[in-house]
Amino acid sequence: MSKAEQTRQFIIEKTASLFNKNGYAGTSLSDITAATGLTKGSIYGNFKNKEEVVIAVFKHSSGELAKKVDAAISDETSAYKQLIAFIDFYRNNWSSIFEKGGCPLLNSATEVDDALPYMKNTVQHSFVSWAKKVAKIIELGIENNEFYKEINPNDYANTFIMLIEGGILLSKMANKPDNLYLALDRIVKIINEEIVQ
Amino acid sequence: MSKAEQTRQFIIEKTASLFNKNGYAGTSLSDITAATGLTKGSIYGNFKNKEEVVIAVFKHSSGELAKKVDAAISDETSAYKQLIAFIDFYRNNWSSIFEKGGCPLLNSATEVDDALPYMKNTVQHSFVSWAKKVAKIIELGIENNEFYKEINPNDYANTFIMLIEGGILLSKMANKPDNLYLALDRIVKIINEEIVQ
DNA sequence: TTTAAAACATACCGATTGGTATATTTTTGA
DNA sequence: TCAAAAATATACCAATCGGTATGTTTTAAA
Repeated sequence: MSKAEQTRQFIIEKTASLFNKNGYAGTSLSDITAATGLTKGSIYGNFKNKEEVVIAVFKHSSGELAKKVDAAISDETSAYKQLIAFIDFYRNNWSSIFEKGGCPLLNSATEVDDALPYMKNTVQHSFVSWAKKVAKIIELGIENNEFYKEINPNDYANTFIMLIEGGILLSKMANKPDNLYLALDRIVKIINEEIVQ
Repeated sequence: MSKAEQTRQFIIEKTASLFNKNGYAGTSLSDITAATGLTKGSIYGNFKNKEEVVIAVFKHSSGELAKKVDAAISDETSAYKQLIAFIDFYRNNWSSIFEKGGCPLLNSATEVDDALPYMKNTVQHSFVSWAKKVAKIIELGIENNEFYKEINPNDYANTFIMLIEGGILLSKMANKPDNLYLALDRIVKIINEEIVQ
């Protein structure tokens, strides 16, 4: 990794929670130089403009989250266990997610949809990828005869994501995980009663 | 209503969708003067500062939404019909909500939680009021022997809100109501299978 | 070890930010 | 109708915004 690539990564990492907490419009370049200890010259030597930092940081944040979810799932063999591991990831990691400002997809989606057109496609794509990943686990379960073959994997994947994001939203506002747990319990109930044969 | 109160209201109404679409940090005072046709002097003659505009606009936006929901419910007599009317409100009005930038509670919550401490309590309170309102309908249903008396009204109220907000989030990103409909159908399923006797 | 190139810092730019003092207009009650 | 008060406009403020030209330092390959 070249020096420039190192610095780029360093800027992205130091800026990630800044953007996630204060938003893109709410984070200035001065905030970025303060958080990194670097100067504007250095930031603009590695990024064309603020937009490019925003996009890079979002891709990093959403990518890191996806990696961690994958890691939590990868050990499991059956589709059922993978789904439960997916749910348990949020049960076990909500506090570290909250400390970093919450779910970057949720936060970015609300800021981006009407205000930052250059980001909308990127965030949209993240949600689609996420849904596809969950749907694939369900499809695997159908192939393995773990799950009913009549169910719609995509619908269930999206239902789970809506419950998780809704749960994060309410729990973050209340400063306690109760509602997120309620959402996760609901997902488990759905898995057991409607998906698992 | 005095002239000042009229102007105050005028500013709030003209600024509401601006804030809801571009966020509080993303909306400048120039944006406000442009949207209202007024000058800074007039804005600051009616509001102490930008914070006060932000708070007033949020209270207006969330209040208007609450009023419309109440109106949709008020005609119904049974608790069951009230719940269905509540769900149908979103089924019928998603497009006008989306046009105004989406759910102001959702949008404000994500921007506010870490960045705008002076707003957090206000938004928190809105979510609590919302949950209480839905919970009260369920409590009414229990009293009327429409609903099972063993259920937890607050848990179901929060589950519905999480699904609605998650649905709005995903549907807004995808520019189509499919996932919101999926969430609403899920709520109806829960009502029919777990709440109604 | 030298040297060219890459990376970073300094110092600046015009535009815009939220906000205010003061002047002018419009309300409003007598 | 008139004058005091309230509301709105004008013109300004320092600070900060995103961004850049240019200088200095550091890196890395020869």
